[in-house]
This record gives sequence, structure tokens and C-alpha cells, in this order.
Amino acid sequence: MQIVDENRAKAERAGLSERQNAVLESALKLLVDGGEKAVTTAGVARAANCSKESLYKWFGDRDGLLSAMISYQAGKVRTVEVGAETLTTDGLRKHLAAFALDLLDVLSGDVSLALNRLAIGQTVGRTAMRGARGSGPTLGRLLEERGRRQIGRRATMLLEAGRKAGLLAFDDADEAYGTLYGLIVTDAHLRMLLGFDPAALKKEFAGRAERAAASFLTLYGVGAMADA
Amino acid sequence: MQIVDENRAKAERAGLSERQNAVLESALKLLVDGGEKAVTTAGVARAANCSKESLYKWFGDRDGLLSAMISYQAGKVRTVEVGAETLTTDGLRKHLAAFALDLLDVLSGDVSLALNRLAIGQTVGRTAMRGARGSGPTLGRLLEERGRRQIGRRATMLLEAGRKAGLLAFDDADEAYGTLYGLIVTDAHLRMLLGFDPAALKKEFAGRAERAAASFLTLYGVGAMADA
DNA sequence: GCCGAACCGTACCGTACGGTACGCATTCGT
DNA sequence: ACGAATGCGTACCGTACGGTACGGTTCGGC
Repeated sequence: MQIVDENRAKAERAGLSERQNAVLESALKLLVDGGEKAVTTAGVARAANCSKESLYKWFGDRDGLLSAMISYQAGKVRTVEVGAETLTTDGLRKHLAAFALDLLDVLSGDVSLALNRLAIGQTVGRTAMRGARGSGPTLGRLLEERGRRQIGRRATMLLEAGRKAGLLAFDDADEAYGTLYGLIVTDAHLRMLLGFDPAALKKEFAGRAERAAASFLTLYGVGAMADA
Repeated sequence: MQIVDENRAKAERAGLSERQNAVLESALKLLVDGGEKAVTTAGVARAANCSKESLYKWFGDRDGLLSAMISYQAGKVRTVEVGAETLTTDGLRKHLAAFALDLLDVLSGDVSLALNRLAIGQTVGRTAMRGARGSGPTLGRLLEERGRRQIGRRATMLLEAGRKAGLLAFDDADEAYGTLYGLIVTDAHLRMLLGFDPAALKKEFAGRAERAAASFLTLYGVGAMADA
């Protein structure tokens, strides 16, 4: 049975079966409009028309299911590459604004918010590294790895391209990205996590993205003095 | 209700006795190093050496207890006023940096993080306005009102003072505050909520605060030239 | 057509928790 | 000094959930 487990583990990493994906989709739906406590094993089984026994067979335990939900959803991020050659100042601004809009769209998504709430709710302040089972990393760590890191890579690429084109000036790309992130998101993410209706914020996303891009260029564009 | 109760009267501003405050303190301690699921009625009662019956008498039900924890903790915010007259550019920068440092300190506090996790975990995506009991607003809304709004007022005051002194230029104070907030916090808050060790981030708080203040002045300072 | 594997539906178990009830100690007002 | 109120400790109840076991059913391989 170890062989079976190994095969399954590999399958989970490379992508689960259609049936399992459907189950995860159901679980995500439950999570989105019921919160974490709505994701009960019985509830998921009922919603997905599968048996609890299968759930435990596929995901080990409830934590495994939750982790699988995060990994599964994270597998949907698209990585848009940017043609690095023809970069003008205005083109860079547009790329920045587009990135900002995408970022805001991702963060304001129902599923994203629900998963972030889940991972945050799971987090414990004090040294939570209790590896009771093979749950591996914390859900929060998992979410950060698969979510933020991924989209951050795209931003870093864009910033590097801008620097190579002589349009941006910064020493630490991560720091610059942090600034960009802050200009774009401000506290919108936290407020949405706390229950603020995303629809109310979405209306100003476009303007916010434009302003963030412009501000970022003011701070890091060539001709501006970055450090004091 | 004579002279002896003078001290208690101050504590009872929020309608809570000393005993109840002690209970809330115990509950907060439990929350901080055990997460939400550690805050059980029996656990709080045991930790605070009181009976469950008293808990229910004082707070109604578990939700009432959680709300009381948030309100109680929020009652500790101090509002530092800024002398609006003698404002130079450098003085403003220092005030901004001080505010940034305070904000980061607050957000990285154990209790603050635990309460934010609690409120976020309690939040449900879909129209969460189901008031089961007299709990009134959502915990998230409560936290936002009492926490962010409060410290935001202080920042807004500072910004208005800067504008009145002719050192800052902006149309919308809230928008400017949002930018300031983003520059200061970036994604540090979210990462800490997800479990990232605050101690690791605290080391760079000072530098981050300085940079945020400088960047803000670059964006909103008159003439837009930060350094001199 | 048969066999085994996978799987569904359901019943079941142990536990943990929210909430209530009761008995007894302590305190406070009169 | 005495009765009432407050509150502690504990036992108790109902429920809900995580996890397991079992019988019946479908499906693919031989």
C-alpha cells in the first residue's frame, strides 16, 4: 500500500483525477459561501456525491483536503509574460497598470478571499509547527508560496525589464515590488478579508491601478530620486 | 457605589467590571497562543477561574464573548495629537515616520494579529449580516471601526496639518492616507496574518518607516522634491 | 460471464464543545 | 446576625463533527 500512497502523492502533485478535481471544486464552492466551518467532510461528500470514505482515501484527512483545495486553486494562476523589448515609458506604465488590475482582480476573487480566510483562520500565533500528521507546511505558508510568490514573480520580471530598458532605477527588486504592491493594494485586501463587499471596491479598481502605476513611476522612474 | 468604586467606574466605561476585564484578558491570552479554537467557554472559565455560568451571564454567548474581547482590546488605543503649528518639512517627515512605526508596531502586535485572525476567520463571504443574537455588527466590521478607523483618524489629522502648513498637496485626504498606508504596510500585515514570524519583520520596521515617509513626501510633498 | 477494485450511501462511534442546571461558598446590605 | 445575591465548580445534555466500518453497486480486465 505504500506504492499506492506514493502513486497518489505523485498524482496529487502532478494533478488529480477528474473526479477529485470535481470534489475539490465542490469543496471550494462550499468554502466560498459558507466559510471554513461549512467545509465538513460529510458536507463535501454530500455536495460532491461521493462517500466520506473516498474523501479520506484520497486526501488522508480534513487537513489534507484543505491543502488540496489550496494547491488545486493555485494551479489556475496564469503567468503572462511581457515582451521585454519594446518598452517605452508609457508602455511600462500600461504594463504596470495592467498588472495592478490583474492583482486586484485576483485578490478580490471570491475563491481567493475564502482561501485566504481559511489559511489565516488556521494560523496560530505561537510557533505553529506542530506536524501532527504529514500535513507538511502550514496552509498559510502554502498559500503564500503558491499564490503571492507566483504573481510576485511576474511583477519582478516586469520591473527587471523596466530596469534593463533604462526606465526604472532601483537597487532591490523585492523592495521595489513591495512598494508597488502597497501602492496597488493598500488596505483593500484586508478590508475585503474582514467582510467589506468586494463589489463596492471593484468599481474603483481601474482608477486605483492607474494611480498606483503613476505613483510607482514617480518613485522609481528614471529622473526621480529614489533614495534620500 | 461610593468612593471605593471610583476606580471601577473608569473601567466600567464600557460597562465591564474589573472581574470581567480580567476574564477578557485571560481569553485574549488564550486566543493569542492557541488560535480561535482554543477559546472555548470551558477553557476561558478555567483560565480565568470563573464559572461558565458567569460567562454566559456576562457575555450572553460565545459570540458576545468574542465581541467583548475585540471591544475591550480596542479600548486601549492611544490617540497622540500633533502640534499643528511648528511644522517644517523635516518635522513632517519625522511625524510621518513616527506614525509609520507606530502603525507597524500595532499591526505586528500579538493581540492585534490574533484578533484580526479571529475576525477574518469569523467572516463569511456571502452577505454575512446574519445577526444570530444581539451581536450587532460583524466582528470584522467591529474591528475595522474600532481599530483601523481610529488610527486612520490620527493619520488624517497629520495629513491635514501638513496641508494647512503648505507642505502637502492632495485633494482627497482618504486617498492620500490610503497611499501612505500602502507604502508603510505593503504586504507585511497579510504575511504576518498568514503566520510569518513578526520578529523577522520587526527588524526592518525602522527602515521601512523612514522609506515610507520619504516616498510619501515625494508623492505628495509640495514641489515633489523630497531630499534637500 | 466472472472477479476484483473502486466507490457510493449510510450507519456508527468517540469526542469535544456550546449551553444549562444545581449545590455550595463567600460577600454584602440591612 | 441573617437573608439575598453573586459567583465558583461541576455535572449534565444535546448536538455536530471527524473518522471508520460495512453492505451494496458499478465498472474494467480477463
